[in-house]
Amino acid sequence: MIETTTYTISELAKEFNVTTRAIRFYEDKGILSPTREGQKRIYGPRDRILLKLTLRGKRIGFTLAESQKLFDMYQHGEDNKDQLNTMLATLDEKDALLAQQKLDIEEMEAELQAARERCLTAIKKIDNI
Amino acid sequence: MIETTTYTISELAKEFNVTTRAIRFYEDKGILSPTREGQKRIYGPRDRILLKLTLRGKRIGFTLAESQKLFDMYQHGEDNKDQLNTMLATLDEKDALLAQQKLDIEEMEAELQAARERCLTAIKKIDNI
DNA sequence: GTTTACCTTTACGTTAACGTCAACCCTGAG
DNA sequence: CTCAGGGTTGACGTTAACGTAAAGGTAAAC
Repeated sequence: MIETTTYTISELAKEFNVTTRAIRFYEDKGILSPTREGQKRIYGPRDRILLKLTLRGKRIGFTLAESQKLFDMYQHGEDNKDQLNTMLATLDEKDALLAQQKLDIEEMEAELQAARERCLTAIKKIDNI
Repeated sequence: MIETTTYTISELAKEFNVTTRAIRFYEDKGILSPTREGQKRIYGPRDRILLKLTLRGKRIGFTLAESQKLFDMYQHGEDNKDQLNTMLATLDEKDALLAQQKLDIEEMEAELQAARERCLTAIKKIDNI
């Protein structure tokens, strides 16, 4: 007998701090595919992970379509060599973007730090007058 | 006599690989403020830097409004302590986001790597058949 | 003088990712 | 029974960041 954890839509919404509307929207886009119990949506562990990955992707600038494409390739590509190669290319592309983003973040951090110091200096100056 | 480098809109567009439309749009949003020569826009070094920062910001998910706000505070806040403190708070907030993004990127990289390996294994399997 | 190559403004169109009703069903508590 | 607290399906609204004509000005090149 296989017991598997399930979640309601509002449980997932609370856990990941998104609205139920967003979750339904992701289903619409083909990212999630909950089963039904009556007409209520029931989410399994797989949906939970996909949601998590999707949100993580979003935070680093992936569009929903991009995430969905990745998931899709990951699932249905095991037997098609062209698909697999396309996926490899996509992965490399994403990797390159991430590398660029890391650079951008580091430079941005440096600038924020510089801005912070200018701020502090200016405040000190004001306090001393 | 002060000679200062200037750029036309298409020079900047080419250098940063954006459209002239985008550059004009940024002006509309108050990010850039080129001078005019006749009715043509002339951009100085300051505009060039602001554009660069804006695009970098974009790549890591800043909205134009956010970038603009930062630039604005950076320029006109030197004498207002409240402004400076607001800016410090904003900087901290942005820093926290960047930290989260770094984590996200690293986890995403790990997953891309795993996906890549699964891909390669699958391709090998196909080739061996 | 007329192409060519830029530049300009004005303004409507587009896409992504939901927000925000409205109108409805179900279910357990009181 | 009714009512609060879930859930559901439309379907229209919204914001950001430009894209995409349309319609025209200017200046050097041929």
